Amino acid sequence: MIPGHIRVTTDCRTVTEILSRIGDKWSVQTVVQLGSGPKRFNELRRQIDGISQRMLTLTLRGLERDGLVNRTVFPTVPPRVEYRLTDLGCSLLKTVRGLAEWAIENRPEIVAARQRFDGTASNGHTGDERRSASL
Amino acid sequence: MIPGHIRVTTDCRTVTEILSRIGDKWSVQTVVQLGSGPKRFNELRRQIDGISQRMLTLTLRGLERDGLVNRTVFPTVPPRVEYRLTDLGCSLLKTVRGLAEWAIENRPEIVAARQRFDGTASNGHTGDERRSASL
DNA sequence: CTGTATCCCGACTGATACTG
DNA sequence: CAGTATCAGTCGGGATACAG
Repeated sequence: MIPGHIRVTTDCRTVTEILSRIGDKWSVQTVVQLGSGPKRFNELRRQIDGISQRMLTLTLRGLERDGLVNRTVFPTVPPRVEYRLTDLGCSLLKTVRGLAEWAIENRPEIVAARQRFDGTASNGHTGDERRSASL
Repeated sequence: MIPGHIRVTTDCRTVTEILSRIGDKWSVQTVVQLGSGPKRFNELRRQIDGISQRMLTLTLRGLERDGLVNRTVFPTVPPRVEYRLTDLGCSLLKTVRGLAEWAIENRPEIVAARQRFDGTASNGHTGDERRSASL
C-alpha cells in the first residue's frame, strides 16, 4: 500500500519509545521554546504557560538525560541556569517541525471528523461518547 | 538559531494536541500495522503483541473518531469487522515515518546519553535516578 | 469473532510548602 | 533564582467477566 514501509515488529517499538519520550504533555513545547535560543528556568516557565515548576523541572531533566538539552549552571548568586538544545535536540526539533506542519494542515479535518463522529448517534455502538472535541 | 521556526504560542498547542492523539501507547503501532493494508480486529490484536482487547478497541475508536481509520462491519455471522486507514491516516503514516527515521537513526545516541547521565553521580542534583534505560 | 462493562492499581501531574 | 519534598487527585491501562 505504501512503499518502503518500516520493519513493523522492530522499528515500531523504537518509534513508540521516542513518542513516549516526546509525546508527554510538555516536552515538545519545551523543545520548541528552546529552539529559539537558550533560556533560563523561569524564562521557560513563563513562556510555556500552563506548566508547573515541578513539571518543568522533570521535563528538563528528562530531556537532559536523553541528551537533547544541555544544562549549564553559572555559579553566581543568585544562581543562573541556562538550558539550550544540543545538536541532537536541534535535529529532533527539525523532525518535530514536520509533524507540526502535518498537524497544522490537518487539524481542521480532524476536528471535522470528530464532530461528525460525535454527532451521529448511528455509530453502531451504543453511545455515550465522552470528550466533546477537546482538540 | 533555526530558520523558519513555528509560531510557538499558537502552533505548539496544535502539535501537542496531535501528539496527545498519536503519542499514546498504541496508536502509532496500530496505524503502522494498518499501513500494510486493511486488517480485522483479532488480526491486529495478534500483530500488535502486548495490546489488550480493551485498549485495541479504545485505540481504534479514537482513531476512527479522528478520521484516521475507517471501520467497516460486514453483517455476517460470525461478525467480520475491517479496519483500514483513511487518506488522512495514510498521510499521518507518512509523517510518522519521518519521525521513525529520526528515532531509528538517533536511538543509539539517546541510549548513550542516558547511560552517561545515569552513570555520573556528579549531576549536580542529589540523586536517585529512576528508570534505568527503558529505551 | 467482536466487542462492552467493571474493578483496580500504579503512574503522571498539579498544588503547596520548604531550601540553598 | 532555581530548584526539592510531599501529598492528593486523576487517569491510563491491564485483568477479568459477560454479551450480541
